[in-house]
Amino acid sequence: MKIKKEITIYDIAKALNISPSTVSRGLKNHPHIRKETKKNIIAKAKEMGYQQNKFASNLRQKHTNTIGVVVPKLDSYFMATVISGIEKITAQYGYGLIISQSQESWKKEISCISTLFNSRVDGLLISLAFNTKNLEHFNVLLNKDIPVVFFDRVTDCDGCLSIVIDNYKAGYEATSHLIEQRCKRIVHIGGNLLRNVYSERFNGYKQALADNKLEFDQNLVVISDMTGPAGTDTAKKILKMIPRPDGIFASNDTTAVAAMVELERAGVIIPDEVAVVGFNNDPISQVIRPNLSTVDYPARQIGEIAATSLIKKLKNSESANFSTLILKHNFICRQSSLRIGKK
Amino acid sequence: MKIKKEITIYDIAKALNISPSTVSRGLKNHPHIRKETKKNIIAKAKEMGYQQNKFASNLRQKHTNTIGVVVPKLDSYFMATVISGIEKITAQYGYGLIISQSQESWKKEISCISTLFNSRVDGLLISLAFNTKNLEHFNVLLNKDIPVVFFDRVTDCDGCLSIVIDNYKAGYEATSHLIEQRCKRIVHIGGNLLRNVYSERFNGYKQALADNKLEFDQNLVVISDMTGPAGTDTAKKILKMIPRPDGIFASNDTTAVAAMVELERAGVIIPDEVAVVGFNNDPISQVIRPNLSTVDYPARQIGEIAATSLIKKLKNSESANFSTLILKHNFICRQSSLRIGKK
DNA sequence: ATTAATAATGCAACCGATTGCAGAAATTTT
DNA sequence: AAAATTTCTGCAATCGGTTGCATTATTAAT
Repeated sequence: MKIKKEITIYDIAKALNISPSTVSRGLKNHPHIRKETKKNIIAKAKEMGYQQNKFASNLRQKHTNTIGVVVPKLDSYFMATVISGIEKITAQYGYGLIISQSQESWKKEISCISTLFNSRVDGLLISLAFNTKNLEHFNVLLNKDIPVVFFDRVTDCDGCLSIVIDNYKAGYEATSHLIEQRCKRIVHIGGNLLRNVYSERFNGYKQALADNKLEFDQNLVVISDMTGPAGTDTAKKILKMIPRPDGIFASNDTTAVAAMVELERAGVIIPDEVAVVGFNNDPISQVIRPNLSTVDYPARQIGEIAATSLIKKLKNSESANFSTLILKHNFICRQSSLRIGKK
Repeated sequence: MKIKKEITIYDIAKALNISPSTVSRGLKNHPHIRKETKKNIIAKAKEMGYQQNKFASNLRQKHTNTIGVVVPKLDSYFMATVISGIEKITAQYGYGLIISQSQESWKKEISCISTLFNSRVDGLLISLAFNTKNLEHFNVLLNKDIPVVFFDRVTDCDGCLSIVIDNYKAGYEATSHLIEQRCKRIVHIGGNLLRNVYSERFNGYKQALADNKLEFDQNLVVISDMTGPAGTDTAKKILKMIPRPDGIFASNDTTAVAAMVELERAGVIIPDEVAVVGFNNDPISQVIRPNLSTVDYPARQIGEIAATSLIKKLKNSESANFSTLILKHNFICRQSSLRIGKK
């Protein structure tokens, strides 16, 4: 028979002829237990192959050492990197991670959170779906003082933390750069404006236009789902526009790259005819020719900081001396947008 | 005070003036409970905002409805896609997912598995780290009949399932294709040969050479960590080789692309001087110019099937009518390797 | 040596849902 | 109407670790 009986603290207690409570305390290094006794307990536990039963422990202690994560999509370089950062930290502190995807859907996000809540996660890390319109689904967590940390796609929420970059500034910089490169008609490809990342970048774009006396033209704004095909479609639209736009600021590299590919297919020369700037600094941006100018988004760091902040909140339930943490981003100028002073 | 007392079946029982066991049964639709009673119970539970306490339930039932996942690295397009596929299925069946990374290290893999075991996952999905040399760390799971499903980086393991593609054949096809394109000196960039994916692709490469009467040359084989920098380094080596190789078969797109970028930087024309084939069909392969020939690896499908198989095993503990499932791959010929019959 | 103070350990009641079995209630059969 | 079934409910033990409080062993103080 393969299945051996589960070893419990009772078995250890019996073997050592002491009480289960002493074993329990000994195992977790309780100060009231004599060093010698502890040593015996630990030795015996190892010898017998003891494994703590977390259910029993959790049932009593009311926490799970588990953190829930909800992301819109798992399969982007950006998110995978964020999660990698999160995992690094949580693993360090002995927390498990339960990861789920909202698939960019408000409805699915609600169900993810409900599931995580039922799994009794100690805290939540989340980046919002495209079309999430209110935060009612967070109330179950908040009512129980389960801390929530937002990252990337954040929102105002009492008592919650947000980890972001200055998207407004980044959008402003990217657009200003295109303007410096003498672009006059700049297309903006953005995502759902409900989300801070897209609305702020868009606002930065508008402000940069205004500050440079360029007229804002709603026809040059494309709101999309920010996938590759969306970039391709936008490129097709651009090809039909008269007069043709001479710059693109896309809110991620995926769409920017797809648009570039489509434009080049049509014979458009980048950056001379159309200059392009993306967002995120995905590896792909350094591969495409010409290399894509973009905004470096510190994905791994976002993940690490979000996780660290959450754990800090978990440890000393009263901390939260800040509500928003803004990380530094970095505009990276490459060939896709550089047409002045080119060698 | 925010924190409300937890509602338990005892509270519901009291409110309805029945016993907790009836409530428990009513809630899970036990056939012995009268319809009317059930209705009352469910209504009351909803009214009072009852949430099942999974610990208590798990403690009793000995399973967690949680599946553990160990991958070498989270932040590759391939893995993120696999995981996305896994998540889709597990979410459908109401399983939670605990994800961890081995960081390509055998040691870390051992610790991941131990952690997951302690979290009492019901089953495990894993893709092995580079340097894992034996499977002893799986014994804790296997001894308890906790099912394990390997995907991508698999191994022989009694009672376990493996989900893979035919890496040998894929390697053979890729290499044959290069030979058809009149390559005579083909470099192979592979990973640690302990892993099936790399050793089989390598064997396919060798066999293709042999079948075409090309001499195998150990100097043309580079075993690396399959990261971008490894591709760059390999390209540098290639540039120094005399006579210069005229083909590259890389075991992933990341190294292939990095190598291409480096070669082009040095003025080498692809595919005319060096033809390149990668592996995985990452999005990047369709962006780089010339487009990268590669092997389409059905990542999402691998994830979905791995998860489905595991859940099936979990449901009817006796099933496993197969030990290995080989999915179809697909060689995709693009411009990076096409130099015959070019338009 | 006796008492006071401190350090270790044990007792027993939890945490909340599950379940085998006994017993009650409702229904059918004789 | 009594007996035999069938359908529902409830009792109480169980899962395994935790923890407040009581108790005992040990050391320090008087």
